[in-house]
Amino acid sequence: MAKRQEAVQLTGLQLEVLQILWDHGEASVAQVHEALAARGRKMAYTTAMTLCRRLAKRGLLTFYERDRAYIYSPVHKRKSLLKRLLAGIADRAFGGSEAELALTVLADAKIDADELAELEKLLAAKARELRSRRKRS
Amino acid sequence: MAKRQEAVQLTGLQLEVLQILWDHGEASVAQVHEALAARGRKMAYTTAMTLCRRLAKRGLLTFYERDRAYIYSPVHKRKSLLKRLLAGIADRAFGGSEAELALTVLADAKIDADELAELEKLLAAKARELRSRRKRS
DNA sequence: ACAAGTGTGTTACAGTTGTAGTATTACATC
DNA sequence: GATGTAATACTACAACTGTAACACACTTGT
Repeated sequence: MAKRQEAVQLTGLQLEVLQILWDHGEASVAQVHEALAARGRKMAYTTAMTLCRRLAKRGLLTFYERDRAYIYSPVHKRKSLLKRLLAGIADRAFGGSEAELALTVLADAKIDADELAELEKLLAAKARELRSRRKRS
Repeated sequence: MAKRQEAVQLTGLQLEVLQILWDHGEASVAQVHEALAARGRKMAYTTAMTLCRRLAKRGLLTFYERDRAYIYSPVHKRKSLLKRLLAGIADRAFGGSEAELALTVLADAKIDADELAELEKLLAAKARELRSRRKRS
């Protein structure tokens, strides 16, 4: 079950562009450019354009034309793509264990109460799942 | 505290080479080459050599000579480098929240009982930390 | 001492990435 | 209709990555 989808490989900058588009739903190059600048990534407008175009070529973004400008949006859902990205790292550096990865990233991390609650909820669900799986076998 | 170290950026292949070296502690190019092959990464011996040399040039590996062969080893500890790598991803795609990253990677992940226990232990520690922090402020 | 084997140094090359200049096109406005 | 303006298309280029061939050096068996 859940055959591992093939891994994505993204550079930091590509990830940021995607993140911006997930945030906005869709965005013109101008908006992407501006959002990148807001994050401290200053670059020429044409650079932002190139980034979007290449990501589209890779199949990670789609676009349509509106008012003489291209509007880009992500092809994949945020969760699912990031999951694939992280699963790839888990495979390569954590013997395939996503839990090990999580342990590493959480160690020394500052976590607020909400996040903690979410994590606890998730673990509780995993625990239930484990118990029922054990019982059944 | 814990000033964010600057992010590392690694490709999948580079990560695999590092993983092999963390596993072995240190290894000759021949061993790296062999281990990569065992993982399904077939390539020429010289390719493995180039990979090691470049990682060394980037400061991620060191080496010394022994018996006419170079022995490489990682400069950084596994946990610490991977933490940096993941923190970089958290910054770019999870608004800096490592907990969000963990939630994403754990969703739909298969977790065994040991891992679950470890995670629970970690969360319990985080919870204690949170409570004492709250009390103090 | 020479040939085979093992390992390294050097060099190469195509693809991707980050970066951006220049040319062109379409629109609004005067 | 000329012109500024906004956006895209095209082109470029250096650095890095994945990949590897080729040549050279040292060890070892015969």
